[in-house]
Amino acid sequence: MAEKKATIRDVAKKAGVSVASVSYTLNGIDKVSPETKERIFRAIEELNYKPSLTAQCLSKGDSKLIGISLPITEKGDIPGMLLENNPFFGEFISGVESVTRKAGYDILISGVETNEHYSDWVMRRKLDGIIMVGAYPKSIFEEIKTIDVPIVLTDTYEDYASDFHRVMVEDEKGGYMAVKHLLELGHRRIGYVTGSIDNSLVNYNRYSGYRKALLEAGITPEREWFFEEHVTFDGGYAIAKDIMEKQNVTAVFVAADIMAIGIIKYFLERGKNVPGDISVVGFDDIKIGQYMMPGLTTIRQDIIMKGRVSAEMIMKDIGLGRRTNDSFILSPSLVIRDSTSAL
Amino acid sequence: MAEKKATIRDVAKKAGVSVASVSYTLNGIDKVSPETKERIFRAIEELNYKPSLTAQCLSKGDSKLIGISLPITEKGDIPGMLLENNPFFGEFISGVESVTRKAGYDILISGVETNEHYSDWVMRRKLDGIIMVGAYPKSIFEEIKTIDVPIVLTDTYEDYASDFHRVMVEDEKGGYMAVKHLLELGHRRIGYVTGSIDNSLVNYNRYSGYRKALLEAGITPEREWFFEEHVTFDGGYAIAKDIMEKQNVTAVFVAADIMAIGIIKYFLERGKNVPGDISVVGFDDIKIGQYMMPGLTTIRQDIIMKGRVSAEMIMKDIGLGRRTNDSFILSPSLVIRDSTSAL
DNA sequence: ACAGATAGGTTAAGCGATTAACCACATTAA
DNA sequence: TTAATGTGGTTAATCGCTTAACCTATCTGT
Repeated sequence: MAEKKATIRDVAKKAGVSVASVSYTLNGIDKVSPETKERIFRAIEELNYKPSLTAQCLSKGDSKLIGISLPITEKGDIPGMLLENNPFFGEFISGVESVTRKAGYDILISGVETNEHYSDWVMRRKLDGIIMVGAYPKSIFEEIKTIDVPIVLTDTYEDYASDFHRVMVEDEKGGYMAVKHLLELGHRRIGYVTGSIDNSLVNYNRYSGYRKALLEAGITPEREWFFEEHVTFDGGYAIAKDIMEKQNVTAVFVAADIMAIGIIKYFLERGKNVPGDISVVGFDDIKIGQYMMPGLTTIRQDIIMKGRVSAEMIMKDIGLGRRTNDSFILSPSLVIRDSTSAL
Repeated sequence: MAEKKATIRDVAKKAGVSVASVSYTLNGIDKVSPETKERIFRAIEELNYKPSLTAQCLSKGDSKLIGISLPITEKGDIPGMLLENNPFFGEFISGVESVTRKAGYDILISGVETNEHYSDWVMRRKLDGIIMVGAYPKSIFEEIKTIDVPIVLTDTYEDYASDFHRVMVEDEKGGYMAVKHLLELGHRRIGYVTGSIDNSLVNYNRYSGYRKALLEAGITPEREWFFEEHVTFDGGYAIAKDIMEKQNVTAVFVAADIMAIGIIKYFLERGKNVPGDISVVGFDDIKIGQYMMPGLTTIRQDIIMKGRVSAEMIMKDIGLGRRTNDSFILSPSLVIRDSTSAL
């Protein structure tokens, strides 16, 4: 099994120079003559030497590691990351990875439990940046504010988030577009289905768009048109029972595709027709949406792009050597498929 | 912003002891009196000291990092990880994370490009273990064999994989069950849809099961019943055209749910009925399958469990201090939903 | 009463890099 | 001629922790 990994010392010895010279040539610092460089490179080649990232991290202070944190599912026997329940996260991560990888960074995925000290993780690992996906309790932000590391928050509107990079989508506009679409199809009694609206302004803003469109059409949204559940397939499926029983909406705007899919399932399974008996428009445009039957009409956000932009913001700060705080706001677009129809 | 992070030296000074004493108490080595321990803990508390994992890695030699590598999508403008195309991976990772997290390990996600040196990554990061999901070219295995680190391979039958931990599912049995089910429903001309069969014995073994069931029923599988495409929604959707045009099968066993979903979409979209016009049974039981309409009949493997077991194998080796090679073979089960029916 | 064990600590040498400071020699400028 | 500058290198401290080796004082058994 593996010969001992070569260290910079081995290289230096083999090339007959000091470790400093090896380090300088490796870091492109012009302090070494071409001939010596040549010898050093040959030694490196022969020993198959690769510098230890750990050692570099310790001496340079940067780990080449970007952390991505995902919310943990709040319920269930074995708590897992939301990654397990919503394809959204996989797509997002894939976007991040595509840019970090070619910049030489690796990504660390972690679920965040609200009771653990998030900043400890960041500091102990000396992460070069962190991307926090989704909503977290305020205390977490108080905590990370004190860490001197680039941070991007996705989908976080709360005021205390303005110290960080943010990438989001025009949620209100998205909600507005969704409902506008439904109104144009002749729907009047339109429901809003969402995850918790308390700890997520995202859901609230989508609601605002929903409300605005309704109001413009001279309709006052009623309390009974509002449905709240977990943002999972199961959550959508569960809340669909309510929706069906109450029978007071002809269409719903659902704040997440994944819930929308659960809802549709429930209806179809009970012999109802979608969009015949209920029109539904989702939000996100996760890949699966277009492969459903009916194809899911939804408000699209470019998830991969969201990941890429997040990663690029981190890279920018790393280049700058300090934390900045940009906002990148994606434009949503309406993708009309087959889960909505005229009343 | 952040006060400088406290080091073990600061703690030692504050507690009035040597750094060694601090280190010993922290590592539970019984060499420090209760009173001194008390002082040290108080200093730690006051300084909010957390040991640097980087430094620990350098001196102890283990990084508390587990790498998970995923195949990169072979096509597309912006290459991303398969994570982006198949919910399977998110579920798997979630399973891994649930055990590694409580063991104090973080996971590193990386796409693997065939042209890069995989072992370099592992060694430079000093990973404590790696989990390779899916199929890779043989050269990669030659390479990792020389690394002295726990390794688990999922879904890899090839002979050179026997040096490593493996976790898989009884693929042949799964294929057999799928086809048996179809046969019982009266189907005779049954197709097999798969990703590349060349570089994946998984797909081949599922095929064997398929073939075996057919042969037992006195049916010889024909060349035209075999369909090969990318393992993505799009791949399934694309190959469905062939299937529909040829019109020589009444049912298909599809080696991955994700392709099955694409196929169903294509048929339904063209006014065909599923399972009326074609019965389809998938493989995996990704979560979305049960929320489709029709619900996807499939061969279930417990993906989360697969992730958990993989992680536990790594943990076992780490505990042992050496690489071992177990095999864990999950039993598949048939989940009958609505995408199959009697002929 | 004395050797040997034990309890409780300290010192200092790594782990594998980076980098400021220093040095010797050859050029160049005044 | 002499001081300043540049070239190509080396030495050694440092990053933050672990741990073998060493030390001293007290305790134990005979």
